Amino acid sequence: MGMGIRAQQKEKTRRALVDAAFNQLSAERSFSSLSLREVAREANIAPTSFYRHFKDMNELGLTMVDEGGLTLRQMMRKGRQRAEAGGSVIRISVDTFMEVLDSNPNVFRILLHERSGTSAAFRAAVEREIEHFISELAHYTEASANRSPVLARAQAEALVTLVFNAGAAALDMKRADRKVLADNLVMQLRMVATGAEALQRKLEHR
Amino acid sequence: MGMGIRAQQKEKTRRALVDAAFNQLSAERSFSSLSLREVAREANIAPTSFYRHFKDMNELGLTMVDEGGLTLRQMMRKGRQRAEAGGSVIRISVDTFMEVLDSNPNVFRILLHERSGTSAAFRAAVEREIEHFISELAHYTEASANRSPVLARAQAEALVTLVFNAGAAALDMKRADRKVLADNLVMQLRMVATGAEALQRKLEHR
DNA sequence: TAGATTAGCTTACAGCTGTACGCTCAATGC
DNA sequence: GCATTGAGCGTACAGCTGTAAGCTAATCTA
Repeated sequence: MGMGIRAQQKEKTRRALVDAAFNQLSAERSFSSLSLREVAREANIAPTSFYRHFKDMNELGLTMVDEGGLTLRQMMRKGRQRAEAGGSVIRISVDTFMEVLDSNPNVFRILLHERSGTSAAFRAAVEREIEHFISELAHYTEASANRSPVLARAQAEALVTLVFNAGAAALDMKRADRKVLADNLVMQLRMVATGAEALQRKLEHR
Repeated sequence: MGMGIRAQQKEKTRRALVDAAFNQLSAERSFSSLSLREVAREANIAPTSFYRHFKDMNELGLTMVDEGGLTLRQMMRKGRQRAEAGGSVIRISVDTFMEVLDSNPNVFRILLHERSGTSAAFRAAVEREIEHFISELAHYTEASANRSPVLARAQAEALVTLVFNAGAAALDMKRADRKVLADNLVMQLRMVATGAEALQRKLEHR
């Protein structure tokens, strides 16, 4: 078994296309501003050969969103393992998040930008990825802090919203400014956690 | 006083351009995807006449962001007046916000999209508009709830983040779904407010 | 080994883009 | 009244775009 020479070469070229697209992303360049020809050029491929791998740019983009979401979840899972060894869950999660942001900025860019983007399919794909985070987090809070489902869900949404918003801001920052931002984010997350707990108590005591 | 005929005509055409651009915005169409020629066409103007009013599309876009921010602030100020007549500040603010969203969706679209957009000038302009909200809100909380400046600021940022995030989600929703979203948002905002208060007390009691 | 498959190439084309240039002619200032 | 100004227009062009068509040559299949 194992892929034949042909399939291997094809996979390699496909990767070159995906990587080329990721590499062209920057603060000044969004996915939707990339042209098929630009990506093909960067991947050292004739424009028309692009079609051997993707139906159009849209299909490439969705592939990238899926891949990006996967990367993100893998990294955060590692962070959670680190948190289990002790320490503030919030702090460690934020630190992990910032590290991911630092090492994979372009994975982030496509998620952040296409979330408010112009294609319904893209928005849905990004929302699906974010939903993973929210429901994982909600489930965790519901179990560990004995939160009501509705409250746990609202809390998780708020936390993820604040984290992603901070992530967007951090993308264009120098390391020093990021530290301030991270501290501020931790403070906001604690607000939400504390507030959710207070609301929970109020619900129970009547 | 009183513009001459010439200046009046010019202003009218300029408005036609701005309005044409706003009208072309939709869930499927972002400002950066508009071409100069498209806007000129929609405004019933020759493409080259565009330059009599704006240096380029960028300048048009910045004008739109400024105008949008102004509209937004005016509407929210009216909401605040309504809140002074009594009732939950949070609830009334959220309702006002949803009304604005309903009547000026495209003002919102450009702010939301260009916030994570590809042009630094745009991002800065949007951030400036959002900063208005944050600092107004922080000032208000600092005074009325006797919050420490740092805490008040973090709280205000969190509130605005949650509201804008909900706004983005609400844009593509039907009225019924928006209601659910609004209720959920109110809950999250209360979490933040309650949590901020708890943190404040902790600071004072030691 | 002979024939079928297919990744990648070259060439080609129509459609769109931004914008340079120069004209017209109504409003303006003197 | 006459010269100046300037908003809007038409024409033109080079550069980009997505993609259709058909070829080549390496790999796969039987």
